[in-house]
Amino acid sequence: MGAQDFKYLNKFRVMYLVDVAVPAPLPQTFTYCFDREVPVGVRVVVPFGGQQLIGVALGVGKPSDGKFEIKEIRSVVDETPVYSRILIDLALWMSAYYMHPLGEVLRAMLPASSARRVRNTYTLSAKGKRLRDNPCSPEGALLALLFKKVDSLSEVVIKARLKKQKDAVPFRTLVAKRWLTKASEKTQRAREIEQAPQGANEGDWSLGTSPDLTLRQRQVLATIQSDGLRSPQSRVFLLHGVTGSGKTEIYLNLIASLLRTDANQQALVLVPEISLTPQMTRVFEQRFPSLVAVVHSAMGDMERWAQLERIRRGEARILIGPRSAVFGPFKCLRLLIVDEEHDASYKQSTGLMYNGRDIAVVRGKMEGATVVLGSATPSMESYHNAITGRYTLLELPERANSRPLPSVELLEISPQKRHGQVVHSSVTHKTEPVAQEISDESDELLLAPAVVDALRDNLARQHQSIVLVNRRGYAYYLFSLQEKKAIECPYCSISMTLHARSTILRCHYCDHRVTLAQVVAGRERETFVAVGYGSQRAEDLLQRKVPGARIARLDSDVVIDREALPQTLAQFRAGQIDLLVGTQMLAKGHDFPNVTLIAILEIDQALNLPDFRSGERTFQLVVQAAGRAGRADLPGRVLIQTQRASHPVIAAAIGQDYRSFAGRELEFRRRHLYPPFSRMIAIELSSLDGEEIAQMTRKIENWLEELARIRPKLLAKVRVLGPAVPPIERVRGRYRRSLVFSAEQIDGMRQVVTMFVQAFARLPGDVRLRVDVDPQSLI
DNA sequence: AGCACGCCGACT
DNA sequence: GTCGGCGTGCTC
Repeated sequence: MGAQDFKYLNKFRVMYLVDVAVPAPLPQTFTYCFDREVPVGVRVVVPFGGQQLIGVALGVGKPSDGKFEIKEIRSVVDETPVYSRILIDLALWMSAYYMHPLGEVLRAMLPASSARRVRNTYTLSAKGKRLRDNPCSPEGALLALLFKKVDSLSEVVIKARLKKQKDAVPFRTLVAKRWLTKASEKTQRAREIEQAPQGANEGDWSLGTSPDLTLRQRQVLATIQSDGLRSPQSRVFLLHGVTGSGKTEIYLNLIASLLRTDANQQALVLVPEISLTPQMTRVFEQRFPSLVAVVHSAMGDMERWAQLERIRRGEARILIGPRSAVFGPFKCLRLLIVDEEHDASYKQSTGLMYNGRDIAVVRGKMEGATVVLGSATPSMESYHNAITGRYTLLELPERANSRPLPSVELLEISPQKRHGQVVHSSVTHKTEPVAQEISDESDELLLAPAVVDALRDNLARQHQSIVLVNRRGYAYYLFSLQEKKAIECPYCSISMTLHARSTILRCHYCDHRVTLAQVVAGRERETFVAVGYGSQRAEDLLQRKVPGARIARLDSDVVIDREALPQTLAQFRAGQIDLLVGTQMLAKGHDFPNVTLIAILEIDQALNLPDFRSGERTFQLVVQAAGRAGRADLPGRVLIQTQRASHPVIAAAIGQDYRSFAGRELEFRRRHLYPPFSRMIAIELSSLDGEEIAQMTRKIENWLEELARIRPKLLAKVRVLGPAVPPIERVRGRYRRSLVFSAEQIDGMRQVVTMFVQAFARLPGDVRLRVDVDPQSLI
């Protein structure tokens, strides 16, 4: 910046034009001016439509064409850029890819304290204080009320308090009469950086001990070192290693060789949020003392900033964190590791719905760095990329320690006796399904006697057990006892969902509906069961069946409380709990040495989930669970209750045979054109008003028909599913509709979605629209 | 997304 | 008359 052309004269002052991305849901950037040059990547406070926002300077602004007025930047927040050139490029890429406003993307890259707006505060003037302490007018009364104890308040607090005082005098007169003075709070960031603790001196990382590597590990390591680290080009490796094959040791050795090479090079280690435990980070900290920075969600923004600052200054060389760590302010990022790359938690599910693993690959390319994706059960997307040669596939098929793979046993349970609503085949479209009361006896059959015995034995031996319950089955599906399979949608090969209390089955992919009567027609001899239950019930049942066991439950209901998860896990590790009941989260990453038994009660529920990824998720669940059980001196055992022992996914899972599973699964995906053989963009519409959303649905249908008519070629290669009613129609009081676009090539589809978003830019009432590129779940 | 501007009901 | 309800339209 700085060339004559880019300056302009404003009231006889020479001003520089600056292009600024502003955190507003608008596609464009905005031009401001400033009396100095503003470096790219620095945050600035700007006036924006009656408010003050914190935006990011992106370079030289375009001069006004006379249609808008160029306003002046109020202040510059950072002395040095907080966004590197690569982070800005990454933001531009993400903005285009995820169809999300640039300013919002940039904001999402920093910890939350990089506030969107500048907070205004009001402070009592000397005059105001006198009036407050001696209120002799309506204004004085209001002052006394608002500023009871303090002399200064933020605008937000004042607004909240004013709402309650309906009949008070107008607030603005207080300012007009100079009882109060308004001030913009200085952004916290600068102060926080000052206060960031200085890291300890560089330790001798070579002190950490490294166990001997197996031959296979050494080969894998050598390949990544020669083809990756020593190559200037970016390269992606998919490290497929069975649980216990020593993937972490590979990561540690890669980092060690990186640190040995050059004094500046840095590494990123992404881990699923759930496995980001002190035990896990300690491994890295012990091997590389004082060179590790860690961020996690339980941290306050202050601490997070401090950790990131150590990376920005180059003082820490390794950043460990969940998906958001992929935006770390590295000086020289050479290695990106994504552990458990298949994990669904890499996908952000609100706001900017990015996938941390995919961003790691993109950033790796931009940095010219090496990317290592590790998993015992790689995602179909990554595995497909590996076998088609885009990624390099590296395999660790054997366990590094002497610990044997646990035995996995299937227990076929008799569905006839299971609890659930039995829907007799005699129902007609007029009659309600016959619901059987859930009796205690049928309840007991939720647990096979063999599982109860095993749990009791394990308790007697003072070993610990984990019971996994698949609670995600909010969607009741209809299971035929004779066919031993759930009713599927004829167009999507996905289990259809029985709408609670209704007599209709529907597919949330294409919204195909059938009445119960239609399903039953011609199948009078079959009995159908509606299946689904919760983890709480399982806990109660276990309490009765395994007397004397100290039982705790961990599921998403419990974990809403931040403290509960680490606390319970710590108690479990300390042996204060014998039996832990919970959802999949327990199957991931944790290492509990004294756990020798894992029981999965309802694997079928995972399998029947109305999502094309249900097979993949089920396989992952079993393999990850098996990886948790036992250790060298305590052999592990996994018990799986199922009604479908012969199901290919289950069969592959008990053998922990990834390749056979992946082959079959990819074939299924190819046949139905599901990812990775297609790309998907999901759109969710929601409104508090059910009628309004119904009208929107009609408008969308009309729009799609219209598009098909005027641009037939464009729509020819794009499949449109919906707008459909999702299995959970109402979430947090909002009625929802989902629309899923899929296509073999993303470009044509992106064009359609762009047109869609433009056509529905202005939505009536409180209708909201969100775009999810590469959705992880369609539920 | 905010927020300001603008035109209608119940208060002083 | 005024305050403030929230409909729509713009933000460099």
